[in-house]
Amino acid sequence: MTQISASELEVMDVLWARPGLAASDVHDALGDGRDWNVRTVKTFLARLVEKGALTTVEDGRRYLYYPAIKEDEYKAAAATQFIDRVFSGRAAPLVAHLADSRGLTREDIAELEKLLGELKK
Amino acid sequence: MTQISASELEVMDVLWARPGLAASDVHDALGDGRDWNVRTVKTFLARLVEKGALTTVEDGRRYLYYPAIKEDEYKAAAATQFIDRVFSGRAAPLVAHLADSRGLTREDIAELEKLLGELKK
DNA sequence: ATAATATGACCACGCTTGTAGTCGTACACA
DNA sequence: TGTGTACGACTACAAGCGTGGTCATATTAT
Repeated sequence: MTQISASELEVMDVLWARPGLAASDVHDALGDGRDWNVRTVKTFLARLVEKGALTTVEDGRRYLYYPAIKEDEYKAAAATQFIDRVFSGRAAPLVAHLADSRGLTREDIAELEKLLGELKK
Repeated sequence: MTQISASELEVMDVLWARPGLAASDVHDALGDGRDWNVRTVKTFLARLVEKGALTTVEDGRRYLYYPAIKEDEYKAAAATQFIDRVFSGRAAPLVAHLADSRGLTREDIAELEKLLGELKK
């Protein structure tokens, strides 16, 4: 599982939300703030295909791109990996840091409590 | 704030735990599993100094290395950045993923509950 | 005193990433 | 029917990263 870079991940996010877009559609969908050249986006798409994160389906003389890996699975793995790297595998300190530095919202806290309730059962 | 790579972070972890080591001490301290060549470790140290993450103090004909950034602050920032990149800034889904994929330990859960209790006050 | 060793300074090299450019061709409009 | 435009294929190129080599010199061990 080769690494997906931050930029590539933005592209994946677009395609997880709307699978089956063509390159120019992905470019458009990124739009706001992200003003990459279309060719830059195509480079990311090509690299993601190489990496096995996307597959293509021909549609006339262009390709439609589909995620080849599941968003949930990828993100869960990324989270685990991050926590291993930065927090020696312990999740609690991470949450503590978040609480400290960025302030979890009241909603976050409520959501986490619900989660913990379920986990305890 | 230039980026600190995963390998460099391992070096920082050693020096956060025991500031003021020389290059060869850092090499020794990494020991287990990490069998980088001493020169590799030195490259990381030099790059970390360049990046402003470490400072040096001369000690005879060698350097002692000290963290120039605080562990807590760095890790809090890294956590925030990670969550922004991968989870669109929402912390709760991250914890949900962890729960799912890796299973928080009973202790983690207890610790998180205590944390949430404090946050709610 | 001489040889092995440790240390910092500088260099190397291939891979990844960000950021596109060029080329050949197919389609679309005038 | 020619001309611009959209698309994929291939190419480029500098910075960052993982990994370590070379060189000059200083220290230590014999």
